[in-house]
Parts: sequence; C-alpha cells; structure tokens
Amino acid sequence: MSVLMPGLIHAGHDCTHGKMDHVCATCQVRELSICGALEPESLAAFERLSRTVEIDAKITLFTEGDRASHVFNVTRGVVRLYKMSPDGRRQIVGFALPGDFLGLALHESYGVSADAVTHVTVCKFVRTAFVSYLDEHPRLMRRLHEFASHELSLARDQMMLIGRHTAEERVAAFLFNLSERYQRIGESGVHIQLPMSRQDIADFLALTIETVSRTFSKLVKAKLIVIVPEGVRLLDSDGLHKLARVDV
Amino acid sequence: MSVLMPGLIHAGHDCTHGKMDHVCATCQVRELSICGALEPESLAAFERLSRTVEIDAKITLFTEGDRASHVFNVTRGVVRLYKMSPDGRRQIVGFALPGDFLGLALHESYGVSADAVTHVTVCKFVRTAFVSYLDEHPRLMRRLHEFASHELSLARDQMMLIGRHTAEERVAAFLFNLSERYQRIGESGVHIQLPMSRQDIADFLALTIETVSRTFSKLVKAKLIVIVPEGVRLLDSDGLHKLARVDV
DNA sequence: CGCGCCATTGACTCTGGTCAACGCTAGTGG
DNA sequence: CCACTAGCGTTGACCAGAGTCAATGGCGCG
Repeated sequence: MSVLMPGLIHAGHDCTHGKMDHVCATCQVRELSICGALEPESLAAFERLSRTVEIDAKITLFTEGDRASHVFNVTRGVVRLYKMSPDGRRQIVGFALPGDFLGLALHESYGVSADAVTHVTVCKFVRTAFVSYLDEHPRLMRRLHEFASHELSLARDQMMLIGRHTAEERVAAFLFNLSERYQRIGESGVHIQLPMSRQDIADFLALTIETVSRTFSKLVKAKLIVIVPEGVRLLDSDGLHKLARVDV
Repeated sequence: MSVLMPGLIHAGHDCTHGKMDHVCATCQVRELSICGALEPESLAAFERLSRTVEIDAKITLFTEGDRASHVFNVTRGVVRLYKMSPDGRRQIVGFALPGDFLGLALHESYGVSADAVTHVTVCKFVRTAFVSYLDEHPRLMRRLHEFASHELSLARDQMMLIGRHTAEERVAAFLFNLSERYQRIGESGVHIQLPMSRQDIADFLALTIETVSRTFSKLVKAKLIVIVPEGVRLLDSDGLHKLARVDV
C-alpha cells in the first residue's frame, strides 16, 4: 500500500521562509526543474495547483501499480525509485534529487515505487489538475517531455552499466555520476553525500551489499576516494572517471 | 559515422501499393503509432512532412552522438537500438517494431545508435520540421510523450530483468514479451519470428551468445519452445511466463 | 566443393554471490 | 554509567552461474 506522509500541509513549509507556504518565486531549484519552463506570469496560477509537503525518511510516497493520484516535484532531499519482483528482488531504477519530477508518465497508475531516503520536501500536484494545466501550457508539456527523455537516456545508460560493466566500473560510475548531479544542483562534487544505504547502492547497481562494500574498500586502497561520515570524498575524480569506462 | 541508406525516395514504396508514395490513410500501423493521435483532417499535412524510405538489413540508420537530422516512424521490419562502450562492449537497449518511433527525445543529437535488423520501411521526418509541427499539434505532442513514457517503462523493466534475473528468466521474459508485442501488431504470438541474431539477443539480455544458446536448448528440453527456421514456436506460453518471474 | 558465418556444445575459469563472523555506532533501559 | 541489543557495514572463505576458449556442425553461397 502507498503511505503518503500527510505532513503539515499548506503552512510553514517553504524552503527558506518560516511562515508562508512554498513560493515558487524564491524556489532554489525552479530553474532546474520543470517549473523553469513557465513565464513569471504563469507561475502564480501554477503555484496554486501545488501543495508543499514534507516527508520523513523511509516513508513511501507511492507504490508501483497504485492509482496515480498525484505527481511530485522534489525540492529537497533524496527519493529512491524502484521495482520489486514478486519474490522480493529489488531493482532501484533511480535516485531523485532536488529538481527531479516524479510521475513523468502521467499514467493512471504508478510504474515504479518511490520512497524517501532522507527527509524530503516535494511540491505535490493532483495529477488530473496537473494534466489539465499541461494542456493549456504547451511549453510546460514540452519541458516535461524533455525530462522524460532525459530519464529515458539515464535508464539506457544504466542498462549499459548494469549489463556490460564490472562491479568496479559500476561503483566508479555511480560515484562519478552522482558527483556531476550534485554539482549541477549547486552542491559539492567532491564531498559526496551518500544518504542511501549500501543496500540501496547495491540494488541500484545490481550487485550485492558485500560487493559494493568490497569495491569501496578497493577504491579507498587505490586512493581514489576516502570514506567519510555520511558519504565519500573524491580524491581523484579523473581516475574515477577512467575506471568507470563510460563513453568518451 | 551514420550511414543512412538513401533508398528509393518518394516513389514506389508504399506499404501496400505499388506506384504511390506511402499514404497514411492506408497505413497498417497508423493507429498503433504516434500518427493515431491525428485527426483525419490533419493527416494530409502531416503526411507531406515525411518521406517513405526503405532500408536494407544491417544498414545503420543513425549513430549515437550524431547530429539528429531526422526522426523516424517504423512501419515495417525490425530495428535494433544500442549503445557501445569505447572498448567495444555493446548493450542493445531495445528492438523497434512496426509502429515504434525513433528519435523520441527530439534532441540535437541521437542518444543511441540504430540499425536495421531486417529490411525496414520507415516514415522519415526532418527533425526540425517535425518539432515545428508538434508545436502546433498538442495532441501529437501528448502522444509522443506517452510513447516516451512507455519506452521509459520498458527500459526500467529491462533494468530489472538484466540486473536481478537469471539467464533463464531473461530469455523466457524476452520470448514472452516479444510474443505479446507481436500480438499487439497483429502477428502471431505463437510462431515468433527472431530476425535478430543470437548475438543481438545476448547483447539485449546482457548475456553471451553461448549462454543464450544453452538457455534456448534448455527451454527446448523443457518442452516450452521449439526452435524453427527463422524463430521459435511457443509450446507453453504460460510456462514461459512463470519461468520469467516478472511481476504478478 | 570448399569457404565463411552462425549456432551449438563441452571443458574449464573467474567474477561476483552466499554464508558467516565480527566490529562499530546509536539507542534503550536498569 | 554501562550493559545489552539492533542495524549497518566490512571482511573472509567458499561456491556457483555465467563467461571464456575451443571444437564441431549446419547452411548458404560463390
């Protein structure tokens, strides 16, 4: 079942202010997220469609197969997206960071499950209302399509990574990619926060927790990274990239 | 480099007629493809945007990273979409069948490479013209987005398959899924054509050619399939589905 | 007929999985 | 204040599923 933390709705949950609801005008990830496609004059109306919701770590936002009542825009925190096989095997298909959108498909039902890895802040939209709004705003529709296309591209890269790369290459690529994503949202690309567990990383890279752990140790020995509380520090980003053996 | 077979353009290559160009009105896969979103009165204008092109087996339509000059609608034949790593490892990310669209992302450059597995017929559009047309036809844009979402969903299923399933499960799922796709486009779901080589199947399922071959043999011994010229015949579709261990 | 390509099969190897022990840290409660 | 526990991560020993390497077979084609 899908358990959505109700949060404290529509009061006191702006990213930066204390007593107002989220204000798009001051949103730190607006330009990075789908909202960046909206003209300032559309923003107010769009804003009224959403509610800002706070979600505690480990809480499930939605589950694969559930009726897709809402779509979400992540503004803070990390969300894991995954699929489960009936016998309990899990494949994490992605981690959503601030600026990422959940429910791109606009389908009647969710195609994956999602739960909060950290405490998370999202802008939550009623899906049907969101879709109606899209119909009137082709630029937003176009932006959403760009996001979906980007996700498709990431998914295909991940297929390549999982299918055709060694454990070491997968872990190196994971850290390198995460570093780049953090940089794009204005965080350090060197001190990489790893809020997700080793098990999460394993299920993302299609490895076991033991292999992930051993591979981290190997990267430490090779002086490519240092393990620090809450994450890793990249010592040799280039070396990591070489090890990943992806593209160019 | 991208080698696009010029084909015999704009003459004599309709799916069903001999002397006219492709006519959408008589296209067998129109309802299944993005064109199904168009009102009959838009169809004529849309049709003028495209050229019907015939492409021989093994010819490359486009290569990852190339400037995306065109987008394509497959009307006949099978196309493989893939990524290569610099050291020659290949991951096929999908097989496009009639009704499928190539270039969903509408990006400046192609995100994957594509080549014809069989002789292929496509409706070929200049990308920029196609995008302009989209801007005027929100329903088509919406349809394209649905196609992209569907592809994303398939890519994630494939991540799960490659990452968390055994060789036997992967091959069983491959045959079962192909059977369902063939049925949807009105072909037999029992006599499954396998125009792609064992190497292609291996690169799609992230296995080796030897493992694919051995697994086929195992399925034959288990009386789930029979290998016939050009493909396989499913003897026990349910058994295959059970073996695949996907979803429900 | 002989060559080349693809698929199949066998023998052996190896990467990553499994199983198990241990350590570290945070939280709990006497 | 510290003993106890639970959860997570690390490490080691061993195992197995799929990969590698190699031989063989079938088929189409010049």
